[in-house]
Amino acid sequence: MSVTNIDPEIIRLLKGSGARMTQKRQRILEALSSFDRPATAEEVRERAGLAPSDLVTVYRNLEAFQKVQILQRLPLENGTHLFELTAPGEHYHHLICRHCHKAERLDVCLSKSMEAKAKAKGFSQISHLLEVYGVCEDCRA
Amino acid sequence: MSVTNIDPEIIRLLKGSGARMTQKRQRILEALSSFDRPATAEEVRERAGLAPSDLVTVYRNLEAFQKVQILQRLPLENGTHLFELTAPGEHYHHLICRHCHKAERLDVCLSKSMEAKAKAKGFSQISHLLEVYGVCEDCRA
DNA sequence: ATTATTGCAAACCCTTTGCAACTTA
DNA sequence: TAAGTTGCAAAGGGTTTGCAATAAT
Repeated sequence: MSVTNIDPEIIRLLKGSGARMTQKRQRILEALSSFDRPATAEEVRERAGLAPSDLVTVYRNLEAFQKVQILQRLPLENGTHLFELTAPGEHYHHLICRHCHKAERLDVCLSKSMEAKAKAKGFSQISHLLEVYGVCEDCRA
Repeated sequence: MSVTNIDPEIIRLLKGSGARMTQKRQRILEALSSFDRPATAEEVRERAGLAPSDLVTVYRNLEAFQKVQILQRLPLENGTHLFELTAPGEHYHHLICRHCHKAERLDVCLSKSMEAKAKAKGFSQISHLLEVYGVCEDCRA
């Protein structure tokens, strides 16, 4: 029950940032890692076994996770977001189904070329977004 | 005053979709085309010389423009959006300053390879998002 | 003890919607 | 006159914030 399947490195990073390991935080982490696709905040809350009113806590934790770069936030076309645990410092790009949010990672990434180009133009604190959206076979009307 | 600098093709497309050319719509189009960068809905409203309460009208028009594919909506990292007129049916990718929204178009686009890959995986109605964010030289602290 | 986290409640803010009045074609 | 558009006012809905109570180190 209290045994976690969370990557120790993730726990180390969180503690290193001054964070404490609460039961809810642990549950949220476990919930996140149990998904095989990026999930909404609400889905995370539910899978973590938290009450609806705990959605705030979920958001606060997601923010904390993002700060230590173990979580990625993906924008959907409707203005909402999906969240996904990442290897520390990594980020991914996806092919995402607009309906069921099933997603698979794409093996493309522009980090190098893009960041170089952006830096050459005087930009700093560079990040980028690359996502492909569609409707998957199962969700096709 | 009533002379518009709007691409006739755009007007043709709008009319073809059943839209009517009202004064406000025209002003919104002109405002959009006057920007040298993607703009927020609020910025469009202001530049169009519309009252704050007309922001609704701006949004409704932006939606109409998007439908005929002469406008692109770009998500920012904070959950809001920028809007930009496009050549009919086209779309662009950008290097955008998080602070001033200054943007330049990137000469990369994944349409072909990505859409092919996505189709091969059974996806339909494919679209994609590719934006690079940073802080430009002028906005650097 | 000290500092982080949670709980509750409410605010935020961009964006959307309903419906009646008003234009455009 | 028929259909699209605007005005007004309000709701939506994901996300954030303030502050006191609580839990972790």
